[in-house]
Amino acid sequence: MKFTEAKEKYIQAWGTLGSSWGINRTMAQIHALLMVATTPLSAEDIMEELKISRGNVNMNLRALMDWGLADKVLISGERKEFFKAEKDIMNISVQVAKERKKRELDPILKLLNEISEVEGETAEAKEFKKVTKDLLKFAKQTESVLDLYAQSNQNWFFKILGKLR
Amino acid sequence: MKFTEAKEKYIQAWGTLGSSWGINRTMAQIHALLMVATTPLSAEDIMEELKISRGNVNMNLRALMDWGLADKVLISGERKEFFKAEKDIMNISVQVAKERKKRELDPILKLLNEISEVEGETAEAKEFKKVTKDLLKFAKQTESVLDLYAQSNQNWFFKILGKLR
DNA sequence: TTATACTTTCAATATTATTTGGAAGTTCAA
DNA sequence: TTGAACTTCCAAATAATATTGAAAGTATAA
Repeated sequence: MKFTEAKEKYIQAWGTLGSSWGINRTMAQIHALLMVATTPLSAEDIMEELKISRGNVNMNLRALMDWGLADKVLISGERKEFFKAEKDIMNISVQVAKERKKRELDPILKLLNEISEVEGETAEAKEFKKVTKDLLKFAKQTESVLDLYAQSNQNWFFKILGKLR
Repeated sequence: MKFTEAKEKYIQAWGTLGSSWGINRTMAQIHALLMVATTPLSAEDIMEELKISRGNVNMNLRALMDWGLADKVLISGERKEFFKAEKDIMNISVQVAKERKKRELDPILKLLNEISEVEGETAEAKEFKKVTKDLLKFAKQTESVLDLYAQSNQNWFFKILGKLR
């Protein structure tokens, strides 16, 4: 396969994957682009390569920085800002896990804590309590796993799982 | 908190969570509803409870069955079809993991295999190969973990991780 | 301080995803 | 075979989300 074709496909694929992972398509594409770049890119570079507007690039770069997946780089002698991506896939996955925990798991835990103590002793209310308590337990376990994962800075996680097989 | 209020909040929350997990909002809400129901529900029941159209209920019930998260139940003497949800959260998470692996990870693995063998020896092409090979390695590790998880029918996974802490 | 080179914001617009509701299809008891 | 009681399909409508582009903002060199 030709390089340009491969690169194109890779960026498309990463965009699609991103959108099913809570990261919007363009954001994921910009990240993909920065991942394979040999040097930091400017907003201009990204606009050209992905054929998107300046505003869009700016918004998504900020989102990437927010998620801890990209950084500004200042190049001396250049007025422009440049950007580079975190390239270590383990770090990326830890960052994404952290963000998603904060955005999704934490609010759910809070809610489940509240509602699993619902009033009432009808069959319906009892079933409700049972289900929400199960969910709460699972959510807490998930939280522990994610905390563990976030703390590890090696590929510790996979190494151990590998040995268990 | 009152039961009806708690139930409402729970269904809303599950819907929101679902949509960031590749499950559309209504599909997740129907699942949430079935989870806390004491008996199987008909399409009609779901329409009323969630205030959505028949077509929508039908489509999403089929999707839930497709994902292995709900089942038809035939009640003797009743013409209508009834539905119940898988209620065991471990089984649910395994099912979701399986489906997402199939829909997302498998295509990515296929693509990465192809493109990490891209032609060319320029700095750019080399960086590209390096990045895509890293991604491929990570994707394969993820696949192993998911396979392991899917095979286990106990909460095996969490037990072991618990001990490692 | 001013002109310039850049970045950021945001209302308007375009795109994508979801939902509706009616029409067509299916099943079954009589 | 009919028709009642359902289920399924799908084109059109609606809602949610992402993108654009122009205007406003900011920093820098001279």
